[in-house]
Amino acid sequence: MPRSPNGTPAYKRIQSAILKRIERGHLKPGDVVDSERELAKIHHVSLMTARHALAVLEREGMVERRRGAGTFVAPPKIHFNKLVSFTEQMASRGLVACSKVLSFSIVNDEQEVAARLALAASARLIRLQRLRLGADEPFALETCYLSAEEFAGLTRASVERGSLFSILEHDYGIEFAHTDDEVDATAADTSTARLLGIARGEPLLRTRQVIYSTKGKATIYVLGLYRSDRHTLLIRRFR
Amino acid sequence: MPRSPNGTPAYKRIQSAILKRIERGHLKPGDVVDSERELAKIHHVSLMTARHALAVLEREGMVERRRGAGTFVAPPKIHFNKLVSFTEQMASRGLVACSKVLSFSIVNDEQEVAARLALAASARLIRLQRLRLGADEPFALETCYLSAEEFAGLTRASVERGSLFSILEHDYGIEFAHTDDEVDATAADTSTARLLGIARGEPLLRTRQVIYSTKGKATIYVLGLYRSDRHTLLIRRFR
DNA sequence: AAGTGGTCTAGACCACGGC
DNA sequence: CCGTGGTCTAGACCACTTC
Repeated sequence: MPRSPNGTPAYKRIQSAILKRIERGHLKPGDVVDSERELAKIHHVSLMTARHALAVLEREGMVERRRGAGTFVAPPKIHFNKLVSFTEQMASRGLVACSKVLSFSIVNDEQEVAARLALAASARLIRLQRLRLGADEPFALETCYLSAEEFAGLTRASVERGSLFSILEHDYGIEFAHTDDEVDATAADTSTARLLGIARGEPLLRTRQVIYSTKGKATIYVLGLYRSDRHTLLIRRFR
Repeated sequence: MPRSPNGTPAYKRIQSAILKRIERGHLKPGDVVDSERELAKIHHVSLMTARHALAVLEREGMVERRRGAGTFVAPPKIHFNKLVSFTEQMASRGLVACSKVLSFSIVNDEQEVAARLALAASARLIRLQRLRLGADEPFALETCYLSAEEFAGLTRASVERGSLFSILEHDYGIEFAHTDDEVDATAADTSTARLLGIARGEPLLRTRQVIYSTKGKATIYVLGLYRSDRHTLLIRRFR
């Protein structure tokens, strides 16, 4: 039986086969997955290869392995700590996401923000302020900062058309990797309160995000103010 | 060369050897780690075993592997999303942590909390309310709930002596795995404000934590109210 | 006892990186 | 080119779970 060094690795083919059966509903959470030895026979690979396929699936949270018992389909995971765009967030809740651009401008006196993006203190920055709406209710006020030099082609019209995330991904070829968030609470000032339709002094969840690309570059800084009656943050932390 | 099936697995011994060299400063971030083949020779194991040692270290973020180049010590990580006790938190900032027990009682009418701990609605719960102080300044108000049945031996005196976390770990043999947090903002009510030394209506960061043991059991429910001028939450989220 | 995952061997060839 | 990590073989024994 020949190997196929140039094609898809065998262990990935085995994974795909298992994932297909899960997706199609043939395998449900808790069901036993073929054992290492069975997979080795079925796919004509050695035990180590079948084993590797299962080990990676376990690391990815798709299956659970119990010594002496077997390998089982893992219960579907709630995704904590995932970097998801606003548009994706709302869609997953079955709500219509929309956002209103309040301002789009170039600033060059935001030293604090520039520093967070590892730019010169006087760097020109695009400042995009948006009101986020879910189910037609104001929900959050987000102010994004990006390098004006790097994203020179970005216009108010383009961000009004589509999600900022997808524009950066598709038009600028940026892949997002992770964000570092600083979260605290603050009280709404007069203008924020008016925009969000709440009383001045109401508590807000404030996030200061630095969003990094896969190249490790700090790409976007976002200051978010969330109505605490409409928004909670879910976090899973590990020991 | 005999194997040692009953002792520490070979791949773990190899890991320890590498980690020791990192801890002692013999290996610094960016330094090359012995290659798979070198490790195999040094520790008299097969290539697969040496490889497994490095693969696990990579998954844990201790080293980076680059095909064709080698294995390198990873830069020290900032630990985001780590489950850390209050005492540990303060110690890591070089501050003296202390906490004052405000009340220690048994309640049985907290249906919401009981549900979160997967207990009967009328279950008897230990309710422990503590004021957290850092550098002698009030900082947070935390209310913990635990099963009164499971932790029957727990007394006010014991939690006044030491960290709740370490009591549960050492005296009850519980290992903590992760927490699910719900975070939002709220305004301080009169009594909370007085305890925290702030004005009524000031914004607070509110967390509702369910802390799980390694056995997957919801063990503690914690309601936390943090002065937002003294506390921010750091989160790293991934794509 | 039978079957499972966990560890391990002693090799092999491939694809990639840096010189 | 040589050394690196990535994939893979065809077995082996151990520790554990389930029956």
